[in-house]
Amino acid sequence: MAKWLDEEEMNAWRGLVDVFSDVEASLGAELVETFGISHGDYAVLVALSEATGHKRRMCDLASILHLSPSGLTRRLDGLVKKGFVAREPLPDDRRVTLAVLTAKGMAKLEKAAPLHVDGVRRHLLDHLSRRQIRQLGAVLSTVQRRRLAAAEAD
Amino acid sequence: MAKWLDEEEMNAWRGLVDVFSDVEASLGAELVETFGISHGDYAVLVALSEATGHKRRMCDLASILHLSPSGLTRRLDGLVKKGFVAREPLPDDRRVTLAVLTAKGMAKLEKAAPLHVDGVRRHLLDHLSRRQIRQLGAVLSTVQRRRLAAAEAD
DNA sequence: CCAACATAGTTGCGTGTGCAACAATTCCCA
DNA sequence: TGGGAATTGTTGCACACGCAACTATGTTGG
Repeated sequence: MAKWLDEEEMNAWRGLVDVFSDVEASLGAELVETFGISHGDYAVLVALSEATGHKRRMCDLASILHLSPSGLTRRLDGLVKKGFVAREPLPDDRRVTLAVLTAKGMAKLEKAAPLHVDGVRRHLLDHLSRRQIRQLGAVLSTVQRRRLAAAEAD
Repeated sequence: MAKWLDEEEMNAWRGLVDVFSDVEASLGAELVETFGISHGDYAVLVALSEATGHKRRMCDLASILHLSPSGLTRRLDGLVKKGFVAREPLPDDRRVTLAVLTAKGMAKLEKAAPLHVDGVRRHLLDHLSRRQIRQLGAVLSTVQRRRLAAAEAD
């Protein structure tokens, strides 16, 4: 080990860091400016909208969003206060709290989602050919697959 | 606009988000566990080590690290307290404060850097063929180039 | 020359997040 | 069946960060 990164390797790594950071920052700023909703809040609404019944257990939600339990609790507090999400107990297992997307939250998401998709295009996809988009997806999928396999074989 | 992302586009975008987040988290955790230094602190040491004289103006450093002025002030406070960096006035322009890498900071960096490089390999590059690394770097460089051009033409 | 403006850095304050400790509930097996 | 272990969510605390306001210093146009 301890061998330095050559130019090609550095391009790949620095590129990943810089492109992600810049695009993420641009998208987040647009979301806040136009809809007054943070990228984090938006992610919660998306995760709930994709669930059956528009509801998820807190722990599942935390896992999906890569948030700690306490982080999710506070984030949900904010969304509940804004009326976009409600808490609901689960009779089957009284340890569990379900986060439920409200009609107001769904309406908000339906307005914000097109802007976000448009932003992903403007900030990332529009700069690439279809062939490059396929390459990027394929390479990153490979990393995900092999990282997952490596994690399971630990 | 408002057209949804197709599967290839979603693969590219979600892949970028997920791979970066996971790799970044793994690298940060390793750095903290093994050297007791945060990814953010490490970035400061790297940025200073790459400068002539191992010193940079605060505002330049903030720009390089994508940090706000106040964020950099506090981060530097921590590094100064640990003895890895020192503040130094610039006689030519007394508004300016220079951040200087100390010998202790340089020693720390020289120990941590091989681990970090090794981590980038283990978590990212080792999962890819040389051809894929080239593709990834090329695609991301294209995005950076064209985003820069778009920003200048605003 | 000097008055407005620009630049560099710091501080107060609010927000977002993780960790550790905790309470409530469920699971499991001896 | 009973008690320890695991799971789920919340709260106290600490830390990192950005924004706005401020001070200090430099620049520039009338």
